[in-house]
Amino acid sequence: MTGNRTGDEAKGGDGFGNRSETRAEATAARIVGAARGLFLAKSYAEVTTDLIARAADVTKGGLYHHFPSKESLYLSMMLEELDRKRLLFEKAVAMAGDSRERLARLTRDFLDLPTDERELMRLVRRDINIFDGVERDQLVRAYQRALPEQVEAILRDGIRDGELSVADPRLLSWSFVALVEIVIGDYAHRALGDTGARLDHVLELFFGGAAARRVGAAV
Amino acid sequence: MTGNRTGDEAKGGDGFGNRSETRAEATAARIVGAARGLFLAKSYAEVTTDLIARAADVTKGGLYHHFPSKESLYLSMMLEELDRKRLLFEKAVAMAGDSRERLARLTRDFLDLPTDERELMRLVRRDINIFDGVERDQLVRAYQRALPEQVEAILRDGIRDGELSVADPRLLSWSFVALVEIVIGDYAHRALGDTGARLDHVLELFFGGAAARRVGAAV
DNA sequence: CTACCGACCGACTGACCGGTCGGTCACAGT
DNA sequence: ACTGTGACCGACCGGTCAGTCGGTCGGTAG
Repeated sequence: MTGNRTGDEAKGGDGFGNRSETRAEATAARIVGAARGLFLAKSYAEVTTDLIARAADVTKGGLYHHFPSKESLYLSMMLEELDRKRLLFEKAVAMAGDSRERLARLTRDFLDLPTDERELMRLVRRDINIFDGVERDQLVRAYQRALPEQVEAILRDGIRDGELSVADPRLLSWSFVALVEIVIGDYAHRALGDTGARLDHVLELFFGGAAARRVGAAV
Repeated sequence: MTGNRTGDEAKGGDGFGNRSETRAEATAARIVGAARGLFLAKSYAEVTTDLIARAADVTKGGLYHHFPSKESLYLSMMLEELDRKRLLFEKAVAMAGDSRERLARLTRDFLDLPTDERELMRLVRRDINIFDGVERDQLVRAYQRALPEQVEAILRDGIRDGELSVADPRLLSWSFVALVEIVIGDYAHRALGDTGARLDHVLELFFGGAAARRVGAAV
């Protein structure tokens, strides 16, 4: 009743021959968008295919016309999202400057992200357990390519150039990402303040540690 | 058929009057134990009450005789476990020594834990989203009392005594716990080696940071 | 105008799962 | 021996949900 989609954006103005699939693509994109919002708000199990379909103004039949399963819909949504993030963070890696400056740029890019995009990266960790085998690997690798491997590339340069002490760069990158995750969230916002302060906190802690600087005499 | 529990451990030898509930308690404990193992191996949704009952050699009716719901069973299991951990970590807090020594003791206690007990503490983070309201608060507070608040107490002393730079102790404690969690898991085991090496890595990173120590001239 | 095709519909199915409930049985007190 | 009690049984229920399938409709080619 409410959901008629006759005409509307179908076809439109550009009359290309090889670009005629716009209608189905638009629906698929609408479904992915609805799924994105719902998976952010509720757990995977709580988000039903009916719910997604209704939010996308399609029926369940329509949804299953575009996606073979709920899992593959989730995967499509997440892989797409993670690949966009990879592209974003690669800019910081490609930047000129020492490792601390590049890491600051990457972290700032991350902290400046809209809340929902940041939260989506946490969804991977939340939902990773519901996938098996190939699909799980896909998800893990897409996440690692998006964030930890970008951090790792910068840290590797830092170690090579003597800016960082010699250590396993992968472990360091995971550690750094973990520290950044601490600093998002309400409590850190109240305790530290705006993005700049949180960025400084993370960098200071990661590079300099938590020990008090010795001002006067040595031990 | 297979599950007859006639006689067996019922009553046993101790013929006390006020200590006669052993039978039901033993069954409840068996159920909690079975639930513990299953929740470790599978996600909350995947673990059915049937499965738990069968693993505990009871029927679903028996299970519901002891626990009013699946959630409350999970909660019983987890709160019990977390309280045991709090008791363990409180020993390190009560210990004499500077903050680094006490933190090392706490971390070593954590790393030396059997795998399943360590993983149970990660379950809290995994499953926290499936609870609401009071039960969620119970779970969160039990976890925080078990680990982060113990770390925070040590860090607070360290700041007071000038061993640590002035910062928000709660954020620092979360950061420390996050760093420790990096160091459990297969990759860290391969990259770093035994418990001692992993302990050193965490402490060194947390107290001293990742930056290379300046050996020669200052900046 | 007609035949066709793919997008989409929505009622339905089969399986599963948390929780219930009437019943059974071993045992303790008498 | 008799009876009450509570631990435990297991078939069953109500509800949910992923996935299916026969069908409709609008546009497009011929």
